[in-house]
Parts: sequence; structure tokens; C-alpha cells
Amino acid sequence: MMTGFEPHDHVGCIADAMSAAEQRCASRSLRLTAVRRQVLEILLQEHVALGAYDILEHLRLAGFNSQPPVAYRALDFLVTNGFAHKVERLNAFIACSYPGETHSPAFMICRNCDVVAETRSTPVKGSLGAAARSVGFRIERTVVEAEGLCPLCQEEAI
Amino acid sequence: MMTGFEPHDHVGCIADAMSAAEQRCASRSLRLTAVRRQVLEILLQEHVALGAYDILEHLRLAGFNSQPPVAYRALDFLVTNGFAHKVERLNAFIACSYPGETHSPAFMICRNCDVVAETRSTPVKGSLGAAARSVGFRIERTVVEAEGLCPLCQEEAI
DNA sequence: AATGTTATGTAATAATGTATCAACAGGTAA
DNA sequence: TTACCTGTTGATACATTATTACATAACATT
Ligand SMILES: [Zn+2]
Ligand SMILES: [Zn+2]
Ligand SMILES: [Zn+2]
Ligand SMILES: [Zn+2]
Repeated sequence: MMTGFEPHDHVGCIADAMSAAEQRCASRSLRLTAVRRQVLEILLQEHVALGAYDILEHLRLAGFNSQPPVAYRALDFLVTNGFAHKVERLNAFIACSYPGETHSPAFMICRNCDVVAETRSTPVKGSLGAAARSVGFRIERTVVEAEGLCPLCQEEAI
Repeated sequence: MMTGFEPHDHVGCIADAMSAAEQRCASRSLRLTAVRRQVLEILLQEHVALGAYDILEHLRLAGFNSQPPVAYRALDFLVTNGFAHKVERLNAFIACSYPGETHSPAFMICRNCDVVAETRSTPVKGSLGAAARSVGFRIERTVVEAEGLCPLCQEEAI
């Protein structure tokens, strides 16, 4: 059930995510405008994280003549509403692999090929949560990212 | 044993860290040069994360006429050798609270007052480690950061 | 239609991070 | 000593990432 490293039906993967986004926006009366839809599609094309300026390039190829704030706003919308995440380690963005389910994402980032896989994490249940409780820190959001080598790049490295 | 949120002997906290750094550098034949020492002292002054350009300002106040690469190089040295960490969420750096012990750090970041507390994490033992094993991803380094409200800022918010 | 709200367009700028190369200092080995 | 190697520093320029500010446009409510 891991996207990213394992091969999978990527066309379906994209279609599912888009229709999930449609429905979710409809039911919450969020406006999935042209720019936002386009940015989400761009992110869904690949399981790598794209920088805001990568997004901008793709937007221009798609006929939008956009400046940086346009990309950042669309990304902010997608992140805020759970359709995408920011990968802090890369200052870049990636489509969510589990849209519709509220969750704390965790990422595995291959330092060689830049593929990113998302999984769900439960950081509040682990040592971090214990530390937070012991000092009275109230966790609102967590960033959990692992950097390393994906299965394919491990083979190559041999 | 948590620095950052809890009051503590900060002068001793700084002195301990500096002498630990001295010894460690001596025993490993690492060169704790003037710039590196100064940057570490700057970081140790406060339990907040400082950006590279904040460091540069402090360096200039201390009589160094330094350009960006100087700060980044010194920070890289400190991070590589375990004297400091980068807080990815903030694109900023903080002195290590557990120097001398190799560890995976985790941070609690107050979104209101910017105080950062470091604790140790064991991400490989939790759900992230399980996910990594199940797909064959080899973790080399982890980023674990929690954003929220520190005890003091929770009180204020009432 | 009038109004308030949300989203977009655009220019300029700020903040963060790198590449490059010359100069310099310490150690090592003829 | 001299020559050489290595790591560190100084300095300029450049590249990337992110935000501010303000004007315009689209949408919703009355
Ligand atoms: Zn997700
Ligand atoms: Zn890889
Ligand atoms: Zn540490
Ligand atoms: Zn606080």
C-alpha cells in the first residue's frame, strides 16, 4: 500500500486522487479553481517533491502565466486542505497519498533518486509524544521525514 | 532533563557545551577554529533556532567580517560533528542539547515564542521504521519536529 | 445593483543557500 | 630548508526559495 517505491497503477492513482479532491471540495464547499486543480495534477504526475518554481514552470507550460505567489497560494490551499504536503527537508511539495483521511504524514526520501514515499505516522504515541507530555508541550503538527536509500538505489550502490 | 522550556542554569549549560566541544574536537583532531567556536557560542546563547543570516549578524557584532559561506561552513562543521542541528521546519540552526552522545534528535517548536526544545527520538523503532522495513527503505537520518505551543504560551492563550 | 469576501495578476523584493577561486596556515616528506 | 598536500578562510557573484504590496477579478449575499 506504499506509493512511490513500489510500481503501481499510476494513471488510476492520479484519477482517484483527482476525483477524491473533487468530492471533498464539493462537500466542504472549497473552491477547486483552475490554478489549484492544475497544481494538484502537476503534483500527482510524479512521486517526487516539486519546488514552487518547478510548479511555476509546469503551470506556464500549461498556459498559465503565473508569478511565484500564485504557486505558493495554490500550494497553501492544497496543503491546508489535505491534498498535498510540504516536505520540509526539501523545501518542496508532494501530493498526498492518503487524501480524505486526516493523518500525520511521514516521508521516506531517497537521497539518490529523490523519490518520496508517504506513509502515516503516529509520532504522538512514541518517544516524542512522551517527551511532549512530560514538559507540557501541546503538539499541533508534526514533521517526520526519513532520509536514506530506496530499494532500487541500494541495489545500484552494490 | 529538558532544556528550552524549563528554567535551568544557562551559564553552566553554555560552559558545559563549550568544554564538551573542546574535548571532543581534541580527541578527534577536529579543528575548532575561531569562527566555529564563535558560531557555537552564538548558538548556545539562546534556546531558539537561528538562521544563517542571524548568525552572520552576530558574527559581525563579534568583530568578524564574514560573508554567507563562512556561516554556512561553520554551521556545516558543527552539524556534521554533532554540536548543532538544523531545524528543517525553520531553516535554522540550534546548538545540540546532548553533545557527545550520538542520537537522533527531535524538536518541539513553539509557534508563538519560537523556543525550541530538543529531545531524543527513536523513530526507527516506531511506525516509520516499520514502514521503512516493509518496503526495504534504508534510513540514514531522520527529521522529527513537532510544532505547537509551549507550556508558557498555553497559559497566555487562555 | 451594492456590498463584502475570496481568489488571482503582477512587480518588486526579501530571505535563504551555493559555486568558484584566490589566499593562507599547518603538517609531511624529500 | 624546500616543496607539496590538505584543509580552512576571504571574497565576489550567483542561484534558489519565499514574501510583501497592491491592483484587479470572480463569486456570494443581500
Ligand atoms: Zn498525506
Ligand atoms: Zn532511490
Ligand atoms: Zn542533539
Ligand atoms: Zn512559547
